[in-house]
Amino acid sequence: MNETLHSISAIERDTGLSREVLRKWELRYGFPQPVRAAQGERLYPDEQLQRLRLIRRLIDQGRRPGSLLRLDSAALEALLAELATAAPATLPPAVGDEVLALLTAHDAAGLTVLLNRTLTRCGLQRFVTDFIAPLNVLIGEAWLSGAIEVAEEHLYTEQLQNVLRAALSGPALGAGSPRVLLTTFPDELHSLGLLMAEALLSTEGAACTSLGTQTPVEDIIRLASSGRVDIVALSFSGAYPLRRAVEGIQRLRTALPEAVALWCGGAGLQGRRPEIEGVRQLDTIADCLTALADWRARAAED
Amino acid sequence: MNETLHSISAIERDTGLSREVLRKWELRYGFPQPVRAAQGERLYPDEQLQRLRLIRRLIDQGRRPGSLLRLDSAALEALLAELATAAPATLPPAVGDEVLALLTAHDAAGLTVLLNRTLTRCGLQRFVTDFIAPLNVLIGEAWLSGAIEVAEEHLYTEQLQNVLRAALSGPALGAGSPRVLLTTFPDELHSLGLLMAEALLSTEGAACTSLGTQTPVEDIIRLASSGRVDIVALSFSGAYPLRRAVEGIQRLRTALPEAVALWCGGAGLQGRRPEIEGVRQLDTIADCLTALADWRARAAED
DNA sequence: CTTCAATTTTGTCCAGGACAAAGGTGTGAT
DNA sequence: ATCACACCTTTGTCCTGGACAAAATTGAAG
Repeated sequence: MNETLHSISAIERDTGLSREVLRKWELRYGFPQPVRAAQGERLYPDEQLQRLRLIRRLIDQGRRPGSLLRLDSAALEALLAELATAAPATLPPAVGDEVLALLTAHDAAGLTVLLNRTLTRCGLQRFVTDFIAPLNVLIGEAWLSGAIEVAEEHLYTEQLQNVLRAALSGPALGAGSPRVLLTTFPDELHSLGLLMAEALLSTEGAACTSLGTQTPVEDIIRLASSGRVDIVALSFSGAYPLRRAVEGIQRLRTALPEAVALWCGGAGLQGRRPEIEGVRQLDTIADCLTALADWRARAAED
Repeated sequence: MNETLHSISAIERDTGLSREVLRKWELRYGFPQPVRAAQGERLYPDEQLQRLRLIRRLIDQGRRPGSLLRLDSAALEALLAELATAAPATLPPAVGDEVLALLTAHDAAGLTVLLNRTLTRCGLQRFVTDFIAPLNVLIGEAWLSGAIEVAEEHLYTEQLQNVLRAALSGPALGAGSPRVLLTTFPDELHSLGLLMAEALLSTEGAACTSLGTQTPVEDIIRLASSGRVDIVALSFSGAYPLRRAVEGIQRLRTALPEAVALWCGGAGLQGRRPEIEGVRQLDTIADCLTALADWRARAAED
């Protein structure tokens, strides 16, 4: 199950640590200590990948490799906990300003660099929950206040899509269970929420299939009833009328097989809580992860 | 001024060729042949960087390194020219059937694998012009004839976007000139054409900025008039009313600075040729490349 | 003309050594 | 005590040269 092994290039891509650094660390500090394939190629178990991600984050916090690499997992977790309490998951204002400055300067390349740097620095999950989620709010506010135009918002969306989709196309991300179908109702054009959910769920091993926006409810039902879907996830932006959302969700819920879970999230439902029987509401993007954990716990019972 | 020398990491970043490949080529084929710094570090002159870029492009076209690396710059340029005039290819029916089969089976993962395999096999340019372009037509026909549903078309679009955007986020793709702004008018939702154009133009070194779909004409004008854009490229799907397209294009053309080129393409304009003064029409997606070559030729005159 | 096996090409991986830039430490002067 | 400067340590990058597997090409047989 978690027997998956990663080549050194996979580790390089996932952690941002170059092959050469990985080899030197192994030589100098004895970690990571991958198993070897037939011809001596390094194969890193998941556990070591996780620990390397952790180390990477701590290094980015200003700590030095030499000390971190001699610690065991427990000590690293302790450091991480300390770090988590220090960082209250909100966006440093300077970062928000930097993004807005890049947008008003129409510097697409600069924005991509910033996004990618942040992604490799804090990992896909944190990137989505702690960076993109608050950033989206900021962008929305900036647009409302007239600080940026539609075009700049588009620019942001576009670059972010590039970065997220590239991250998603990594190797064997989300090849497991459950199988999640993501989409929006017709008239709902915003796809970023779907992409963020797909990213989060994929890192946790869910097999995501996104249909993008605007799928007719009949089509959703047909696909979800084929027996190859465990969860249907819908996203509603703030502009989507609550009444129409509730109506569609109810129709979908009754038409779907009972075994198929239905999750709904997005700004269009946030705050107001329709509470429909048999529908899981996701208040924040991070709720995807708890919902997934709950689904797995329940699935394990049966 | 052109005495600038580049370290091996700079070359890796600019060309996407790994250090290891660069060293092996030097060993095996005698090119590139960098000068050496005090401690033997490789330092590549600009000229070799240029030639490496060219080689990289030709490899992406499906040619093999062994033959290319033994050629001199003149022969390489000749190949590049020949490449621009290459015959338009059509899709083998078996491949189309395979794609349709995957779609009706809702096998997103299988489709992604197929797309990625084709991409790596024939390179980004050929992938777009010879594979995706005819495939899009096929998908469109399949939908019209009822062979596939909206959901399956969405599935196709989504997977293709993942693959194309991942390919685009490669290293230093499109960091040069000209600077192209890509988008669609409001009411135009189809983004695939933009993405394909962005992919093609980027491989040829254009600095593309896509705003995605539905940008207000005023915003396009504002951005394009900032002096940081050389070309504005618009896409119109078959569903877009011709009259509205022409109207918008004319308005845009008069409002844009004369120095900014305006390119328009997509099924919405194909066949009918409004022929607007000062507007370049792209009949096929591959026309992006010839238009780019023309633009560069004209730019070189001044 | 197709099919399958042999061969060549090509990218990736390995080990172990060297070195410079960045980070830390100690000493003396203000 | 604080600052500047010389010194040591840590750390990432670069080097050479060899091995091998996957992909592409070629050639032989059906």
